[in-house]
Amino acid sequence: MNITIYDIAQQCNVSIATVSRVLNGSSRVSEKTRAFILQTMKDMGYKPNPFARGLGLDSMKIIGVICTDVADIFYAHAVSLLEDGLRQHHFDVMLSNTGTDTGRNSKYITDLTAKHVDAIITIGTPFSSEADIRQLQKVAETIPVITINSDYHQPNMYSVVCNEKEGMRSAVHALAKKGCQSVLYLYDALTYSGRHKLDGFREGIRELKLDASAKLIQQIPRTLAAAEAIIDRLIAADVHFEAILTSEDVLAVGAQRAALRHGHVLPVIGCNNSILAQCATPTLSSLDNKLANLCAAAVNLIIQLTETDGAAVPVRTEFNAELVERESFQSRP
Amino acid sequence: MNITIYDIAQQCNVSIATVSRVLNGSSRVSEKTRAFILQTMKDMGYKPNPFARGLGLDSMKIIGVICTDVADIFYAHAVSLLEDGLRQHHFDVMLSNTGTDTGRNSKYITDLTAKHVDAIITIGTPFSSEADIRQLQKVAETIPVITINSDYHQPNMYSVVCNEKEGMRSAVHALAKKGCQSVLYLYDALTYSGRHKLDGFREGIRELKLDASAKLIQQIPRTLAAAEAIIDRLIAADVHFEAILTSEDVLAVGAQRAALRHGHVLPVIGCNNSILAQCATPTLSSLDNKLANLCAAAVNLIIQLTETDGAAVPVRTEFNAELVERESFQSRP
DNA sequence: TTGTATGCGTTATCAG
DNA sequence: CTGATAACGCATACAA
Repeated sequence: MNITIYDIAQQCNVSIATVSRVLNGSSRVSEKTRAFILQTMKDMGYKPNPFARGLGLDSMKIIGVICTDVADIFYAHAVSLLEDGLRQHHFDVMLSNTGTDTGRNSKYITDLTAKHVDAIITIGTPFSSEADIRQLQKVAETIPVITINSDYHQPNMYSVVCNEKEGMRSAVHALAKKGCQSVLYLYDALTYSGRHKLDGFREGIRELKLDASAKLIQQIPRTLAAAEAIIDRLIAADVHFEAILTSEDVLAVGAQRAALRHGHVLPVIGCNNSILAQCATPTLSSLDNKLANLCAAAVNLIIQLTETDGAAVPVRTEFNAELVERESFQSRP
Repeated sequence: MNITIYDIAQQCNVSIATVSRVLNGSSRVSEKTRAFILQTMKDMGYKPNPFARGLGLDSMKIIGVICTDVADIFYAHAVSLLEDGLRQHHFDVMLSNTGTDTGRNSKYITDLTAKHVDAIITIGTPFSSEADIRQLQKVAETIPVITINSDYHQPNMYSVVCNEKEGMRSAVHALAKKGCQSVLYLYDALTYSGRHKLDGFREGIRELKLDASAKLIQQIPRTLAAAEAIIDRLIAADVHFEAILTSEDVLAVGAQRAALRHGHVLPVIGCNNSILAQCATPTLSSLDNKLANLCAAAVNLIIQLTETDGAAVPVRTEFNAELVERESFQSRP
């Protein structure tokens, strides 16, 4: 079997207690024996058993990360950033894809807590039903729960968000300054993030007294095809718009392509500032929601909450979005 | 503290052994007591402690997944597929991003095995140096190691690959049939996959006696900008090519865009058949390397190797690539 | 079918 | 500074 602290204790003529002490770095051990023990640990190729360690400490330094779909470029980027940050603090990441939010996703929470993860980070809105949120809240009583781009306003939960409402609002202002009088808004879902973006859009429209026609706000699936289809349909129906704003880059890509096919050259702004925006022709402007900042903040919270006593950590951390202008922004309506 | 089998044993007036038995489903327990125990487990909200369980079974049903970068759309998709498949068999996924292959990535292997994962799946080529591979081989003596799109030809390692060589070869044939006499090939790295694609390209060129000029094979970074730059440079240098083939969709996107900017309308074929190919205008043809099949096969291997005795599992599983034709393929040189 | 007793590898609490 | 020894929660060989 594997080699244990008993083996190296015996080899060093000490008790397992002292071995355990040098293992945990802490406590008082004579420099001489510590060095000796460390050496023989290397020599014998000793590796502490994580399960036994977990039993004693009730922790295996694992963080559960939950999102609806890592295949989505945005979540993938977030997971990548979180993984990198957490690894630097010797945490491992256990990934959980819920798929679309069915309202009965609490099993993913249960699964993760059953593994006794040290904390949970959610990205986006994997949970929206009352039941799921209640479950998440219950978990939060035991371990830190950090939500990126969500805010359940529950005790013991920490929220890290980008102010996308303000971002969308400023995007509308930017378009207006270009001379656009009517802006089409395409969105996919009313998640926390989705709702705020829509609110920001509406606020911008209202403030500037732009065309507030209901037809200029359309909800569609998060796919290229859906975006192209809706543009085709609106143009066929003679709906007039002088710019397009979307809740997601992929929608902007499809919308711009369809519009161009109809000869409509107009400013298009996506959201998330993913590589998709750069793949389109012309390249798409996009609202950057500062994912790197969000993830870094989440990692910091984890560290604070698990390694220190986490007395004074912010319940809510907020960043500003930033409009990244590209070719699509040069287009005049 | 948490509630244990002792608690429910006491509540049911049985020994912890019987409780443990119903927990493991196995063994012979009277249907009556089993039902009773199961009920009180529910009532008391009992959750088995994974660390204790791990100590006894030396397994926590966790699979380590390693790739260079989940932020990359291709790896992200793979991770998503693996996670879904493994979850259905009650495995959790522990993610490891190595970043670029530095040749000294074995620490990621060590980290993962230190957590006693049940198996390791690598995607792409996170390890290429002698030392790293040796380390991986050593791990393979203990747990199953499955490599997707790599083949180290080591004992106890299982390889799942797509025959991209043949795929690239057939792509060249398809272009030739369109009348192209000279094909530009752009690639980013000579990973296992990268090498085979290049080999397939070369073979196709040779077979059909197409233009085999060295200038028609270019290695560049895996970025849009790099692809655009090389096209600009080649055209400036009067290098003649009638079609473009790339090792990665993102390169195809950039290359097509740059070519179009110069007024060159020609067939462009990417690889991986990611959403990037569909975001380009015109939409890009792409060599689909059947990631879903690869991942499903990997999951199957894991199940066979961990749950059965895994006596007769294939050491190498191979799928064929498929050329997906889109608008970019209609373009005539 | 059920119970007893021991092992799994660490951590932590006592004494010395 | 160091050594016994008791948890930690569960699995299991051996008895009954």
